[in-house]
Amino acid sequence: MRRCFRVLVPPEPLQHAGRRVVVRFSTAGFDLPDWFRNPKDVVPSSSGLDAEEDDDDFVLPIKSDVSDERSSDKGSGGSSPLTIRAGCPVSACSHEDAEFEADVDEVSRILRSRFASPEAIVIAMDCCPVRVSARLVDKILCRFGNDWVAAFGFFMWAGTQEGYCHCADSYDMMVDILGKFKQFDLMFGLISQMHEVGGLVSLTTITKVMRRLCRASRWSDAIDVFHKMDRFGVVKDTKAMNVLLDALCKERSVKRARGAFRELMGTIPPDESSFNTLVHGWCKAGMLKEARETMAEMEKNGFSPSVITYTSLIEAYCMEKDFQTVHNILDEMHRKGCSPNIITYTILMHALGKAGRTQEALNTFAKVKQDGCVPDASFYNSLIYILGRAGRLQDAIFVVKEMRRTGIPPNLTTFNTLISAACDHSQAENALKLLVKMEEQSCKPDIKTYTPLLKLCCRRQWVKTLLFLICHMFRKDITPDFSTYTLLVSWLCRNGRIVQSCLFLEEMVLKGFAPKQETFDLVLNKLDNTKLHSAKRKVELLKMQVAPTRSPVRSYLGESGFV
DNA sequence: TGAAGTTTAA
Repeated sequence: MRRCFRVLVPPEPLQHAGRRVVVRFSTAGFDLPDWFRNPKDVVPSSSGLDAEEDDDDFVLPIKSDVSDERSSDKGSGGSSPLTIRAGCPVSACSHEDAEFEADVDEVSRILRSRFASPEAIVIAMDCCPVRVSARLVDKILCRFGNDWVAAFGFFMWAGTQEGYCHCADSYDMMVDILGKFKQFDLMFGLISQMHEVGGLVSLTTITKVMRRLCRASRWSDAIDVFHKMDRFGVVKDTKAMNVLLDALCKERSVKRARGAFRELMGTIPPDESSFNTLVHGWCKAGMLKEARETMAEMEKNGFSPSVITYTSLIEAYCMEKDFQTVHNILDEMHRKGCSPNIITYTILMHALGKAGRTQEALNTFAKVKQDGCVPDASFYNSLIYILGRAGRLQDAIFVVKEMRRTGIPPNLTTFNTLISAACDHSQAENALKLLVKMEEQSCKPDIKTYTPLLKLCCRRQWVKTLLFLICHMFRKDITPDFSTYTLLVSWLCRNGRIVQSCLFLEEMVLKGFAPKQETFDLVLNKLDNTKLHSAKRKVELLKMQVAPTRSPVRSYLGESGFV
């Protein structure tokens, strides 16, 4: 592990064989290097550890002239070749924008170095000559949202800068990042601060807190926060109660949601959403008897089940592949004058497709038209997914054209679905072309765009392409999240790239993620068969470092006024 | 990022 953590640091300037490389990662388009088009020619596919040494360094190849070049796409589904344009127009940038981008880069450069604590960052940031603004804070928090130490260190430093005060939105973002990493003591401290500086705590803040606590399986703490939120000037009304119920239901605790609901409904009047939230919770948990009971209770309280209620029920039967009951419910809906909508049909079509009943799924399309429903982007995306899964990529492309024809432009999910389908069918080049096409159409990628590509690179052992993609992601403010790291570590490990696997594992821990024990064990088992003794010791140390510790939230609740 | 639906993970 001599070259730790190089992988996520885009080298600037990019050097290759003594020449400055012209390839740049821009926000509006990028050059596709030669080896990117045909990675297997560049990266040896041998799985021996010796071969890894060559790939350990991230060096971009010399820029090749790919502009206007048309490529032949062997084995593709036949989509038309794409023209790749070099560079992007920069004339639109104002002087102020350029200054802002420079400030973002400067802060990012500092934050990318490893720091042991947020306090160390505050010290390192001292005299950093950037102009702090809400826009800058927003951008940095977004970019470092998966690195709470960096984000919080910067946030604390920014808060001390003259002429600047954090706004409620920035506080809320920071609260959410701390909650995501289970830094609940710091999170509650921040909330106290928000309250003291001028009543900045809102239902938005409390929502983030309750959702993060529930996600960390601290359901009763979330309920506690709800009970005490009025101390921060946030009203405990129906809307707030519904957020609590939803957070509990979505995070595997529908029974606690029912308990909280029964306790609260005496003082807070429930509405239709309250009941629908619970019905959905039961349905997702596969507890159909309880779902029906809640529906009955709903009617007793004067609310008739709506299309939302029935759709939840239909989804539950779809999960059980009980399509006969689904059709009975659809009939019942029609009888009661509660027509299914496009969401209902999307659920049904998707379930049929996933169950391998492709033709029946496609027949749903006819039913939709017959019913006078108007397909929307999600419906089309689901259709594209089903076709992609069935290997009918040409048909999927046809659906995209159909979307455009009906005035619905393909969105992020459309592209993600297409990229994923292309990767699944080993059409790497088509997948990469789609990535370029997205940028051309100003469709901002997200982590899900890259996941199938990263997975394909791991499977094929295209380490350089993998690292290129990770740098590309970074420039777009997308950093690997917990699951992406887990994927990278395990896939690289399984595919004979143990050194890179260890690098990502270490990087993951340093970013504050706690890898699962299975992930450690997978890597350690693999290391047993190698001579990488120091790497093994390091991984064992990391494993001990993240051994589960659970600190009591209640004391934090007390300190921050939540008691 | 959520009162119902669409993308990844063995």
